Amino acid sequence: MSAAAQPDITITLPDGKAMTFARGVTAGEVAAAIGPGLAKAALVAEVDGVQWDLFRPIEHDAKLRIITRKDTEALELIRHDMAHVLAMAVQELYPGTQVTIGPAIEDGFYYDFARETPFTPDDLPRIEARMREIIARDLPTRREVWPRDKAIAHFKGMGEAYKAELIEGIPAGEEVSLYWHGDWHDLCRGPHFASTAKIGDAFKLTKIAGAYWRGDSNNAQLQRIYGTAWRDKKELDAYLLRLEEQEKRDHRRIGKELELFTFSPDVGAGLPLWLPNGMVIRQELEFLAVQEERKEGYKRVATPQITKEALFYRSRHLPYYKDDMYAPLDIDGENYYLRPMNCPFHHLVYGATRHSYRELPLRITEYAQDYRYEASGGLSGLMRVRGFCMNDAHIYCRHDQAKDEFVRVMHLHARYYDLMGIKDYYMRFSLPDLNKLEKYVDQPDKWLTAMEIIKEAMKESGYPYVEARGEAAFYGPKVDFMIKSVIGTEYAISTNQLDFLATQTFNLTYIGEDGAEHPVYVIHRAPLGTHERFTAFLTEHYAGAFPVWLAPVQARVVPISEKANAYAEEVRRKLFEAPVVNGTAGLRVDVDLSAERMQKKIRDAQLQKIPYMLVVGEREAAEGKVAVRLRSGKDLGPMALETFIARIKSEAESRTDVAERGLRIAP
RNA sequence: GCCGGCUUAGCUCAGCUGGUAGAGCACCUGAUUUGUAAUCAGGGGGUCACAGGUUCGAGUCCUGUAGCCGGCACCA
Repeated sequence: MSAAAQPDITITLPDGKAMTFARGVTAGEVAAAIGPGLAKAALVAEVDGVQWDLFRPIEHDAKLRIITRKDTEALELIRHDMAHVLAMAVQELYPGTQVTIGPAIEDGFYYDFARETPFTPDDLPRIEARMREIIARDLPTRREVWPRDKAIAHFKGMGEAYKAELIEGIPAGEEVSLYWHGDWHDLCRGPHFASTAKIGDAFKLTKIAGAYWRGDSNNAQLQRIYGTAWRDKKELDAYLLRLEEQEKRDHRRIGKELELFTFSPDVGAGLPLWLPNGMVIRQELEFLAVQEERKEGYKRVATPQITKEALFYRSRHLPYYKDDMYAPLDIDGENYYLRPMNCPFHHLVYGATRHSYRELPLRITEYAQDYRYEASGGLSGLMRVRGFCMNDAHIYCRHDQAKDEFVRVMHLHARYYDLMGIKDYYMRFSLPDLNKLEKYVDQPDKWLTAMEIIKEAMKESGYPYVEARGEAAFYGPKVDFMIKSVIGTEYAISTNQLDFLATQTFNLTYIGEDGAEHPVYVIHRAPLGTHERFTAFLTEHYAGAFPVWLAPVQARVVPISEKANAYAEEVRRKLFEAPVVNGTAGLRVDVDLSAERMQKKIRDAQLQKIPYMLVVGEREAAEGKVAVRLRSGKDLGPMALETFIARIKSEAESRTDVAERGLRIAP
């Protein structure tokens, strides 16, 4: 059948303009008809909202949009194409390597390979060079649709067991598309650029890693290669620079530089030692919580960090949580466990006395030290540890109070987050995984009620959230606040759970108006999460330049010469003795009496990100003043010592964050 | 826990294909007494993570253990 015999179709462009083409026209031909510039810039098309290869025929009337490098979708498309080029390069260089999947991800792409010998970092430059060569070959892309069974047989015949398995997962009857780049081909949904040269070469392979097939640790481990790819070299360089800058915020690096915390192999992996500077931050956070929780009517308790196993059997942590607990200690023939959680202890506190409906909600709080036997590979600085202290509390309330209490908890979070300027997070509403019900307590009606209460609370509080299947605790749904570390790992920084199980296992009841016993609801909440993770996050959030109320050293007195040492010490003492209403102690101030020149002293203070430097020489000594310098380098000039004390006191007490951060690195 | 890499002075790092350890900063001492990001000079400091092995000889090669780093899995 000749093209002339085909009925025409109408292609409508985004600006509403309609053009007529022969049926089977390709998007590339349409772009060419619009103009040579567009034809050249075109990467792929969007046909009726579906991404479409430029070389793929269009069979009916359609709305068409040409996607070029400038469009937002371009990056993802480039990265997806790049994954193919990576797979092709690897198969050329390492015959016998099987391909599996290779998606575009944030900032880049990866491809998972099945290969006996793992890749090493030395392989990356070689693979990268081959990728550049493949791109330069400018191989044309071809798309074919195959019957499912033919594709399965084909990939099996090639020894590509994983690809065959992937196709087997495609519903029967659905079409299977294959893409060729020159002689190399892969199963793929597409779309792809018309030829490899269109991808560009603004990319870099970044890391290799093991990754489980289908994300399941029961499956074989594949070899993953990560890369980053951008529109052009400039974007790539900007990204690499951004990574470098991020690394400077890494809490592990700053923690060392500012002497916040340390670890010792003699103590054990994941068991942090808080140094005096880090402890200041932790104490101030605790003090903040003390004050806020007091306003909210919480009651403080203290409970042991170790217990007989009976308690955890009762709470059902054994066996649900056993793998995450340290092995038991044999004490006089009985098993004792270090506690991984505090809930059972608080339940016993609640259960120790009878409760009337009038006294609910009862809010029990504790700074609780816990130990969890976290997988060794997951440990990371203070972000993920095995021994930590939680800002934990449990709210025992009536069913009709649960929603309101949950809302209050959300508002408490908001106060903390506002205070610390934390904006880059999202809330995750975690629900059970319906395919792994064995992970959860089997009480469907209770689950439904609990989820309904949280949903209503979230709706009422107005905070947006995303739902996540499979993240719930075994005893109930939860709402976590998710943040990212500077290296891009996502963590829950705060957590809130609704527990319907505890009331049964611990027989937690209250006496109602009717004189009968009724079950309570339990809300677990840890708005500051663990102090370890929260401090790690704040360190990265502030890049070590903590606001005055959190800064380990709030001001350093810098005498210009030995002649001013006596006055400098007097200034330090006056600051030290100034009463501070809203902090754990007085002002935290020190003096640099070293024999260095003042330039050096300023540099040292600057590198330690101390908010205020108080330069004092003979002039200041004579006038009772201090010359105030901010860590940003800004010089406020001399002011009366009393004026400065008033300023820093008010800043510390109000917990405002006004001191300039001064992130400038030494020239 | 799994895959890969790494571990040299308090910190950051050199140390070629094996021939018995270096720098800068920090620290100590002395000199200097300084006005907003590094004064000069001298000195002390390392069983090269630990345990085995190969070798005439190991920081360099091999094995194991621990810790760390990058991912995966798991999770506050």
